[in-house]
Amino acid sequence: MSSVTGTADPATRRPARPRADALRNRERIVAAAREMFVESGPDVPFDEIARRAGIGNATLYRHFPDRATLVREVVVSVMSRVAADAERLNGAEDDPFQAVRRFTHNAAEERIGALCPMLSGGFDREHPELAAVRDRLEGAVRALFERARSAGRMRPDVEVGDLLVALSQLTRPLPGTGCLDMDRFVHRHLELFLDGLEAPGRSRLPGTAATLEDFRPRRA
Amino acid sequence: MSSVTGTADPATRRPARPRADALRNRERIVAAAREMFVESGPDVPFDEIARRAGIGNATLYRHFPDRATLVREVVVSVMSRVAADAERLNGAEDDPFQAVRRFTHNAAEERIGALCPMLSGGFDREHPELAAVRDRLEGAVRALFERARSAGRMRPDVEVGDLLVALSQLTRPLPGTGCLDMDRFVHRHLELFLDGLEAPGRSRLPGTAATLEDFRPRRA
Amino acid sequence: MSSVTGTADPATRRPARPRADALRNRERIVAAAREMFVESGPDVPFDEIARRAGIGNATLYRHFPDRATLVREVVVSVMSRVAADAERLNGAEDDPFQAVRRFTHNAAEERIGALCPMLSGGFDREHPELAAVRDRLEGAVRALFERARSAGRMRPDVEVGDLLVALSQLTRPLPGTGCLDMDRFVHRHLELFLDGLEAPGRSRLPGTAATLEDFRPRRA
Amino acid sequence: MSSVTGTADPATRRPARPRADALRNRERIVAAAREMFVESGPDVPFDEIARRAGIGNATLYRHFPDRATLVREVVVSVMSRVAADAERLNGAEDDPFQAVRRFTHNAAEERIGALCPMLSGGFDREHPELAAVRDRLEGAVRALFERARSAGRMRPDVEVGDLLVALSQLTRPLPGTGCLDMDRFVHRHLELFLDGLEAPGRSRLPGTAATLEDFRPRRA
DNA sequence: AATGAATGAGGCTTCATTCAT
DNA sequence: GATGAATGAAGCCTCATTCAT
Repeated sequence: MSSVTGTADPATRRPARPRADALRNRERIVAAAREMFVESGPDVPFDEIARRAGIGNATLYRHFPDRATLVREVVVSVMSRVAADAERLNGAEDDPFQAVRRFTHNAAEERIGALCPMLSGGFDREHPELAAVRDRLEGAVRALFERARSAGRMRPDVEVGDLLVALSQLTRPLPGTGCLDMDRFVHRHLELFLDGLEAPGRSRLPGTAATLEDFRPRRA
Repeated sequence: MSSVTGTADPATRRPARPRADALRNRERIVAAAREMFVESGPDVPFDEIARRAGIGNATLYRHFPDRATLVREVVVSVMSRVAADAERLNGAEDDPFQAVRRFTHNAAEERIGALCPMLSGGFDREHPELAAVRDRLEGAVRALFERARSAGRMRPDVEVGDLLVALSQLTRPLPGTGCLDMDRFVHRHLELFLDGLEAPGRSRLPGTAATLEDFRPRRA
Repeated sequence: MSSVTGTADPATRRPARPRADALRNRERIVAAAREMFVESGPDVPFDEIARRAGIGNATLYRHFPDRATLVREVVVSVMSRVAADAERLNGAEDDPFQAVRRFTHNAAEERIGALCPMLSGGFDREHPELAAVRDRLEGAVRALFERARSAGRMRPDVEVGDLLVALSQLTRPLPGTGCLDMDRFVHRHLELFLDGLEAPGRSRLPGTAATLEDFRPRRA
Repeated sequence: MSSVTGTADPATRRPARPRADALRNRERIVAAAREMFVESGPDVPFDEIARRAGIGNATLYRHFPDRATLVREVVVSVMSRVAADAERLNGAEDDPFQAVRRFTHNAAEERIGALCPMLSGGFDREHPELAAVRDRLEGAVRALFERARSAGRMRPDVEVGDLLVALSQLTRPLPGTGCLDMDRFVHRHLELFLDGLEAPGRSRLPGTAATLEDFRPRRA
């Protein structure tokens, strides 16, 4: 009886199996949080997230003891989907630069730029779970990148991080609208940027190539 | 009687000439506000802005009765400088596309993207003062744009607004860092985007050309 | 499941039954607020009311989201008691004018005049709850009045509202004392006024008879 | 030259003669203060009084170093007028009770009840200037009273203070209206009260006779 | 496990009062 | 003497977080 109700296993002190309703609640919370973060920024009151999720506020705290934890869960879930798509494209797309294009526009649809405002404040960028998904994403995109470079389709002085940083910036919600007008600007401007990425024989770019390290905390 | 500085006009009850120290304070406030908005986002406590400016909090309220007014003043002052630079370049630069490049990188140095997060909330995008400087900026940049287009140096399917929107997005402060690492990314990514803008003979872009209208409140 | 106390109705998200401690707090707040309004006027700091009630300030806001709501609750509770007393006297007192006297002095003990200063400001005099108790009070006092009039004990040129307005005025807290010295003035002056009400064969009064409408917002 | 500009007499250190504009300002301030106290209660911001008077706020402080001083000046000026009227009626009116009636209605027109809310807070009820005008008023009204009593027109168990307290209460501004509707209620209710005062052969009143002492600070 | 209630810290804003011109 | 500007203390209100049911 104890194994189905979610009580702790006396040996490990970890729940043998989470209760079904708890799991459902957890998912509802993450979904609601993502929506509200995108719509209203990273400062939405916790109580509002709870209300949108249809649960009490204390339940939210049971699942996510602080704001940083909830934010991290949302970020990880989005980055996971983006990484999975990059991995899929690595095997599925013949044209190497076209794979990069596909990845970029797909990631835009995941509203990856909307995550940026969440990463401020007390957010721990070195949390293991986050580091893991970042590495996974980096690996997948790097593979796409190198395939295009080997085919001579990628300007030689750009790097993986350049794409990811610019992608984040260009998909950030426009102020006042509350959301990004994907159809009018985002794909359009990403396309312009990709054209610049591909452009062969251009003079060297200023600055240093961005890398995924740049998502790490700043150094002096 | 009328020549004494600081005398009030009895009819309007407004000072004939603002006091010197009040003017100095006002400028200090705007400068401090701009710094703190860029560093810490649009929600910095009013009291902190006052402390940074070296004045009491109530003095800040005397000059700017609400947050929207202060934000507007900061926005207008930045946009004015950017517009002035565009006008200057219209007469000063020989190579038409090079003028567009110059404008873009100069505007980046003014951290124009840092203004974006301020424009949310109760901000009135139709305030006359703001509309005026927006029109002025639009005119100046459009002139730069058309000169480059006439010279056959500008991809035909892009518009003024495309540049301004992308410029705003690519110069937004990166999360967590508090400021944008201009030397590493911004100029680099702007350059990539500009290469895309110039790129001749490209296929048509998705979406519609952005215009400065897109800074207006969204329509249904 | 449905029988458990405190369970929320999933449809309405409102508690099926309010918690016992919350109810106790609510009552404490209303009592404390009434005391402080009477003692210190309608502008007493919210935090002081909370302290007097022995709760945190935010708890007060949970129960009464703004000052007007709290004031209304206090007013309604006092008017309800006064109305109930008038209804009781309608059946209990033999001498018709004596019933009016009893009502008047009882209402004075409820410090009805102390409510007056609360009714200013953002107070909504047309709120349904307030209108309901006003109508109830009007009905009960009018019955008392008419009984006295039918018995030839009431001066013919006075009306219900005259009594209520004068009652309110004569029981207002005297300035500086913080409270009305009931034993010294109030009952004494009410008695004088009642003598004037009863006085037969007097000449017509100036002005128009006051009615309960006069508690409504003023008209042009 | 020094005597006309308002500079101090070196011997007494008191201004030889106040400047004409200073006097005019002082009067404007008292008039504006009275209006605003009546209209908006005793808590009107000092700056608003200054604006209504058409002067700067610091000028107001020069004339009245704190709120209590300004309030006292207003109170004294009203009470002086009322006292003067009582003195005038002592010699001018033949019918002794009619003189009391006249005094009462005249005092109502001076909105004496509107002063009540001012007397709270830090107001010093023992200030010499206030005590003087209070004594003067008391004397004048007592004379009116005794004349009526001697003529057998005044109920024997009432006192001067009863009239003054009730007069203050019945002329207080009604809540929400911002001002008292003199024509509808005040004179009417005063008349009822006066009828009660005159009413002969009534039973003894409850309580003790009020006296002007009751305007003094409360005793334990 | 889930919930509604309670709480105190902190930002916002006003205003009496003082200061500099 | 008169003025507009400056100031800090205090009230209002929200919200992240904890508690009791």
